[in-house]
Amino acid sequence: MNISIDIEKALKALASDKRLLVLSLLKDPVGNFPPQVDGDLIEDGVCSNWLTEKMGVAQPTATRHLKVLADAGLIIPTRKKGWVFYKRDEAHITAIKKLFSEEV
Amino acid sequence: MNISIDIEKALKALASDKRLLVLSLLKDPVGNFPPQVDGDLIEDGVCSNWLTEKMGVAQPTATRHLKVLADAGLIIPTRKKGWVFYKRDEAHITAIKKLFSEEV
DNA sequence: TTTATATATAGCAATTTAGCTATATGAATA
DNA sequence: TATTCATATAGCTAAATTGCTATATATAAA
Repeated sequence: MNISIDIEKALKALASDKRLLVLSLLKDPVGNFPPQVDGDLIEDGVCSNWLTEKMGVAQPTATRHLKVLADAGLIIPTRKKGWVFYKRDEAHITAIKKLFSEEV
Repeated sequence: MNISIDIEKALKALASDKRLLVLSLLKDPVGNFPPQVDGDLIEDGVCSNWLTEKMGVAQPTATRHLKVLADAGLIIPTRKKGWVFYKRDEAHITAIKKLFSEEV
């Protein structure tokens, strides 16, 4: 198995309005964000600049929020042409939901 | 409806090893705790003293952890003969799990 | 009513988190 | 290779969280 789950880490990552917003927006990239040229909204994810803008924080603060989500296995970063795109890690999120249902 | 759910508040309450431990232990009060005289383990819940001991923190610290869980609708306190007993609020927990599944 | 005891609150210190600005890194292009 | 521009890191402050001890409150029993 290559998915290892730390439920406490996931919950700490989720316990933030900014990060919950990011996960929510990433559920519908096409509906929530403008078209991109260098990365496919679905395949690669959403450019960190758009996410930073939606969060309403400075760039380094946004970077850290995104790192927390990525470290908890909730989103997947993809580097492409100098930008970083983020999409939900649905497999891991599903596993977390299952564990949450069972263990809490 | 008398159940109102704040998913962010619930996640913040859950994002703690001590509080996750309490919720976990309360799943099986009879298996995890000794018999009580003044409050029924199932009907009323577990005496805060036992929970304090399991958490391994001082009494006021435990009180605050339990308050965080109660404020988030995860546990229900019952006062009886000078003690406070806590049990899981299964209805609310179920609602939180549903919302978690849908919104995250 | 007084006393004893469980729980809650006050208040403090240490740690963690979240925000910022300034700057370093690193990859794409000229 | 040099430049440019997006992202990452460093380093700081403010706020929130967690732990403690001391003390207040409140309930049960004497």
